[in-house]
Amino acid sequence: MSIAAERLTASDRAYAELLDGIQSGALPAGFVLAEVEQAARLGISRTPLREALRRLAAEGLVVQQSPRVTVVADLDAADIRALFEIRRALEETSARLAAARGDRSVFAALADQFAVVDLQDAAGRDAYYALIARLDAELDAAVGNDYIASALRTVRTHLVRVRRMARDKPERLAASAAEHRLIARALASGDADLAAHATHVHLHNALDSILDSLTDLPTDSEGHSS
Amino acid sequence: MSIAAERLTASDRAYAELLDGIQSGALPAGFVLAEVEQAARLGISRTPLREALRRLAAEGLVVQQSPRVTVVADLDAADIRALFEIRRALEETSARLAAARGDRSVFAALADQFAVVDLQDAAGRDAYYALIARLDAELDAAVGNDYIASALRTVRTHLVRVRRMARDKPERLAASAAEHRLIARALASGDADLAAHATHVHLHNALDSILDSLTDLPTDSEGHSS
DNA sequence: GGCGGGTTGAATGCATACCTAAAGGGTCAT
DNA sequence: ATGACCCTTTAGGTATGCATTCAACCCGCC
Repeated sequence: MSIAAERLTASDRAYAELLDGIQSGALPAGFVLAEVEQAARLGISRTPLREALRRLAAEGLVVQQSPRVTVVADLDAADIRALFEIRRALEETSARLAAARGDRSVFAALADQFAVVDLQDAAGRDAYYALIARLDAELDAAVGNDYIASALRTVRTHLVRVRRMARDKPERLAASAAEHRLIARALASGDADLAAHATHVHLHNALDSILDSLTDLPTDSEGHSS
Repeated sequence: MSIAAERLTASDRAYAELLDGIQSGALPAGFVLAEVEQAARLGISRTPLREALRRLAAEGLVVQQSPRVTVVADLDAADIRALFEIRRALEETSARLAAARGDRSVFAALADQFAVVDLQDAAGRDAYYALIARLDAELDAAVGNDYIASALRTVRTHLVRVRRMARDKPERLAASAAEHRLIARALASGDADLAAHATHVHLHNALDSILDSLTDLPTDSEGHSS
């Protein structure tokens, strides 16, 4: 997938590898990340691995449970609610700013694409997720605020884990597409209030759906099944 | 000053030292931070210094100007506007959440203290800044959202530089105290809307004053005075 | 005299060795 | 038998040395 493999540093590769492990669930919450062990597993020395661990810790994906042990951060319903609180704050602000500053034609084109998404097969859903990523990227570009973009980048990193924990239901996906279309159209018309409120509604519904699907399938990590 | 000096790691000391240098202006924007040079200056080796530089880079206080040279990040009027955009987003949200969740008596007590601040001498101003820090801390505690607290912590780190670039005028300080008092009182009464709007007004006025004082004394960094 | 290639220098990325401290187990004494 | 103390082991923090890469400068050639 990575077109520009280029010459990544060992630290970058370790970060990407660990991040993927955490996001995919291969490294579950509470998993102990020991330096020598992970360095050996990834075929690098402790120095670049430490850098990767520090980056992950700065983003909150791993936590120092004690001065000597680093573990993959937990992510419970309270965390998800907290993530959506900051997400609401940042994305509503972004929507307002982008509506005022953005190139309207870009968002008009995106709105058209949201109108015709096909969610029947897996390929169509992947394309839909890619379209959302494009909307996010265009939003960041229109806002032109690196501080907001950086904070949102961290939030989105965490949200990948959330999305994996709570599989979207088909009817939710269709509604989500309609909500995204409305957001894009609001941005295309420069309607800051509508963009912000549509974002608020979308995030409310998304959180609702996620918390709902979490109560369906409890925690999935019932370790001691006696 | 640091009461609990404890046993800080060399990396932590390097981070604190460099952060203080950047915030105080001893390390001005554009200053090149070479690893061997700074490691020698701080009396540590390159490894912990690298960690400190990475932390500063993650927060945006230093930037990798090229693959081989790290410099202290610039901070112009556009950056300040951007900082206040994310600050508005996060603090208005915090105000709303704290108004709904916080311990009202705590903020009532803070409001009383904002009513009696003495801004005549330097000691009183220092006490005033400490009071603001206490309000921020109580706000974070009332919100109880580590993601927001972490994002705000980064923003506040940058704002220390801003505050130093733009000295507050006496009349602005008095108005600022009144605005803080209103915010605290809104939190004490659980009025989320008022808390959010008062925060908005306060940040608008603060930004206005800062940008004003910046145009007064141009850049202060006129390096080539021929 | 100017331009190009090669060489050298320096700075970062990485690996490894060392040091310190903490935790766990084992043994001895009560 | 139980508890306390010591020793060993292990893991993270730090220092240092080596490899790599980029850039600047110098020398030689046109």
